[in-house]
Amino acid sequence: MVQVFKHFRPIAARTSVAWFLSNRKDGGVCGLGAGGFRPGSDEHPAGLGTPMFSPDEFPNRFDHAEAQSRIYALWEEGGYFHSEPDKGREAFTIVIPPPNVTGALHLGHALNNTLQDILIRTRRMQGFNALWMPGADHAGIATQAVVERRLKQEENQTRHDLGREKLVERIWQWKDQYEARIIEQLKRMGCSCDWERWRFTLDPVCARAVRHTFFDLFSKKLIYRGKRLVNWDTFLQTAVSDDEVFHDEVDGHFWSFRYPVLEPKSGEPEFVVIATTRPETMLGDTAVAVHPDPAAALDRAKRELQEKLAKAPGKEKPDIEKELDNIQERRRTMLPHLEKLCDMARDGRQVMLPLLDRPIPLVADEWARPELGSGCVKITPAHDPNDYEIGQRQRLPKINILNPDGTLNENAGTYQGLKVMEARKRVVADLDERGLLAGVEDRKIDLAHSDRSKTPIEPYLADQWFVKMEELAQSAMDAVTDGRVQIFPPRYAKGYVDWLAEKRDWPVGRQLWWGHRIPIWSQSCADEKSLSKLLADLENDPQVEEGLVAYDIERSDDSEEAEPGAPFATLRVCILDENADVERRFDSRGYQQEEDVLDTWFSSALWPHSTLGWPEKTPELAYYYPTSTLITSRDIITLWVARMVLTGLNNVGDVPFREVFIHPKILDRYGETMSKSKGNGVDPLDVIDKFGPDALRFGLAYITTETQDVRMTVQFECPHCESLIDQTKENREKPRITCSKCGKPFSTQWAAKEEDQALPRGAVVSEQFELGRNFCNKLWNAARFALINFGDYQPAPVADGELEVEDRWILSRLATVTQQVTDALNRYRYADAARTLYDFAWDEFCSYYLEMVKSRLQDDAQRPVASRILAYTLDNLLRLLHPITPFITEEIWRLLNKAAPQRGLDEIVDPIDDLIVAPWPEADLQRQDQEIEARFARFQTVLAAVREIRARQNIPPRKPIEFSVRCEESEASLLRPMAPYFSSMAQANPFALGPAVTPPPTHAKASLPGLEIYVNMEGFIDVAAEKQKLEKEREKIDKLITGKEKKLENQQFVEKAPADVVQRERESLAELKQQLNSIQTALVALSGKA
RNA sequence: GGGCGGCUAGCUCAGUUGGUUAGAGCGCCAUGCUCACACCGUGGAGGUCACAGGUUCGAAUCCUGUGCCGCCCA
Repeated sequence: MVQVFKHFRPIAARTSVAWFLSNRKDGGVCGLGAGGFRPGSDEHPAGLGTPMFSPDEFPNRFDHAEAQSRIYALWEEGGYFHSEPDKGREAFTIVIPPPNVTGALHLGHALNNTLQDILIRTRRMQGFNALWMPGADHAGIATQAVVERRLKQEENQTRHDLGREKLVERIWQWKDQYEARIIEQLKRMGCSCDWERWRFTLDPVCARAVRHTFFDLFSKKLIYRGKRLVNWDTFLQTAVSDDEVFHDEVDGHFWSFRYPVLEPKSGEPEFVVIATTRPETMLGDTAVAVHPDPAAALDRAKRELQEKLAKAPGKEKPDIEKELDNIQERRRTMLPHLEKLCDMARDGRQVMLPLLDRPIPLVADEWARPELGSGCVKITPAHDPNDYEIGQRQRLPKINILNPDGTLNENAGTYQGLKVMEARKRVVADLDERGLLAGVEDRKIDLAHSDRSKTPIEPYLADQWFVKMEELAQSAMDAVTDGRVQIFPPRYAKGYVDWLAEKRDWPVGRQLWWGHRIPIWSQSCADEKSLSKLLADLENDPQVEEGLVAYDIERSDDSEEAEPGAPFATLRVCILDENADVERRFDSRGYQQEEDVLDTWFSSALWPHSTLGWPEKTPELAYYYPTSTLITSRDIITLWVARMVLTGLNNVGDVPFREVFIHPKILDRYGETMSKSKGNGVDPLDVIDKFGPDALRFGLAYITTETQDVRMTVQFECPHCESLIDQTKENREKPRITCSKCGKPFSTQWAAKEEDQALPRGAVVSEQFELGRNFCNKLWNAARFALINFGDYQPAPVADGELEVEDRWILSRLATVTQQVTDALNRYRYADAARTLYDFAWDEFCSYYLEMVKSRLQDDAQRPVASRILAYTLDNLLRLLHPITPFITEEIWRLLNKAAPQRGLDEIVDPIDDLIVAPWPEADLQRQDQEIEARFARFQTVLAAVREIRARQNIPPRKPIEFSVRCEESEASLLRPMAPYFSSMAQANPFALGPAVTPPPTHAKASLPGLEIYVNMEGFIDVAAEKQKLEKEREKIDKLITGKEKKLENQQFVEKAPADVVQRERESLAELKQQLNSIQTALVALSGKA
């Protein structure tokens, strides 16, 4: 059922947007509306001493629940998601891989759509005319199956009870529900789709594209009808594609039967023995096969085994030897028999199919394996894919013994009407009774099941519609091999090309009611005369003349697969556009419309151009096609990506997209895919409720690396105490769970009993999103700090001379980070982008820059410049983060616009109201400063060493300490200006720096390459702690020295390694020796104090 | 059977062309509610980089093979 979301109210939220909207051009009334944060004053610049943002009023948490609908509405009302063709601007387009309306979106969709949104938001900010085309897929079989299953469960009715029209109506209702839910989910994730352009694969625009494509392929003779073995779902009574089949091992048997040889000559066997796991299929047998050259086949098997034996590890050898013995034995005992049978096959001899008493030929075919079983194999072309091939090869009849509902048909003789399993029992019993059962063994059988109905698949011979793939597939292969379509990561191109290279014809018909009905009307004729009459009608038909109707004749005499009793000819008419008049005219002439619908992929394959209005020559098609990028998951490369390329080339004459990015899959802790049926599915909305949309997005981007699928920890969240309970394979299937923290029970998705359903529901989430939430919190509070201190912010250009060390450092880092993030996003390296920003924001901007700027913000003289740099850096950081965490950055942006509206370094820029359309930052490479970064790194190292000494000596945090550093004068001059920061960040005062420094009598020390740090510990040193640390340090450095000495003693290394590497090693060794020396001295000194 | 990917700290994962002492988050230990943030700060412990060979002065990184896990295709 569709859930009502408590936070997302796009329309109702209108009032709470008032503050922002009214604030665009003028001051307006200040305040964020219901639940939102309201700054103290809207006047700016505020009088000194009346800060716009006071710490008391500024919440120290970002209320994502309150903000998300308000901010989303702001974007929508700004019209930022909408794109119109504009020849003056460059387009950037992505089409959503349409989620299907079978159910709600899961975490995999959340990942897919987050990545698309990050990309489209980045490009929008970069100035492209960005279009994200959204929509949904009707998923014919999946959706119909879900609705049918519910119909059965809730009303105990089948689709036939309801009828086609009623059932389709029900499915539309289902679709409406889930489509609405999907849209809500996407919106809550923050997706910036152009909602005005929403499409559905069954809507009139897409339907028209489907008909035009079908008509075109039909006219080009690329569509044909043929009998093929399909995966038949006897429950849903439709063919399902290979992709909709899963394999499961079940316990079964392997029966051996004797088939009597017809009129055996002397010396010939009276029986041939065959074996099967599906005895009932023998009713459809049309031959028994034996290998044409059993001796050669045995020799080959022997040779292969010998090769295997030579390479096999010891423990596998006995098994292989056993197999070899077996072959040897067979050669001796069975070969003559098999050769005899082979001769008989060549002689055209027959065996009698028991039970039905039908003579069937003995054939020689390489499919029979002399090294296995009896060496003979029964052939059932209509019910086994391999046998089908043999049937084609040997020109055997194909006898279908099944009805569509899985019962046996008239070809099964007395077994007609029985279900498969029943028939199986009876066939075995009857053969046994006749003494023809030669043996039974237990065996594990790999059985195909329909993913849709979860029932076993029957291979079934059915009439199907096919698209010829030869040329179409080749065109799609070429597009990738010549680089018109680029796939990232590139290794996926191989699978794509290999799959297409098989050029297997595409079966496009489905025996369903939900979908695009195949636009074919057909009529069979009994003889040449009636055919001529129908043809004459067609030739005179105005629609045919105009090219709006195409037709095709199938004559039974030129069809290889014609069955006895087939009509003389069949005339098929394809009608281009949906047109009731034309259709009625053909109806009245005795034509019948095809019942089947098209495979869903047929319509989704057209998605990139059908959504843009094809076959109309729309401005959209001209402007946005080919689209820029498709972002999808790898399981869909063949089914969808490949077919989109070939239909795009066929219909529009160009590829559908320039680039394809394949992202990882989301798995649970056990490496299993998430799914509702396992109970391990995480609902993005649960994650959003708990952690917020930005945390969801950031968390997903953070783990999107190139090769690694993502293992998500999965937890239940206790609705009583909010603690997280790890999901296990055991508890994930339970209807109720007792919280291990608070002891109270809660329900899960499985709750069926009333008492369970009455319990509060535990959400299924993943603690891995804490990373994103914590990051957002950090960002929020960093911004809070800045804003609180912007009380008297005055914009002005900043001259280089006004910059402090930390300013130059952060600007240098910002330039590099801007470059790295831009580059990472260009190359679909989402994790790199997220990690770079995380590290920069947290470890550099917060941990260092903010800490260092604190004291300057307290100082009236220094505040103006410090504020300007701070505002500028925050501004850039928000822009860079916006595509990944759009909500929180938009919120902070608007607050920043109030507190420090005009920002910039060289030039002051007027504020952009909405971050979503703020220009993407350009890396200011002039600001990169290696010297400053090196100095800063030195400062950080010393600071860390001092802090470590504080910690190991257990010095109370507030207690100030003094330290000195012995180092080169050049180092000292770098560190000297940093003195105030040692004091503010480590309560430590450097009282002496330079080469002449001597350690105080009692000290704790840290020894770094080129630096000796002494903390004065007069009167309170912990000798034991100090000794322990130094001993450990000595051990470590000892090891390093040994390693390096060895390396440098190695003549080869010194000669062959690059000079700079050798030099570096030498210097490093010298420094290490010095460190060791100093540590030893210190240890000697300490031993006197113990 | 063929192809692709993975195996790095207790857990989830980074590690771009081989080159100083292999990193992060969570968890753990210690400590601190210092006026942005306890969804936090500071410090610490924790790794034979799956295994075996090889190439190289030098391998988590390149090559070969093995094992286990996953996915795709037969």
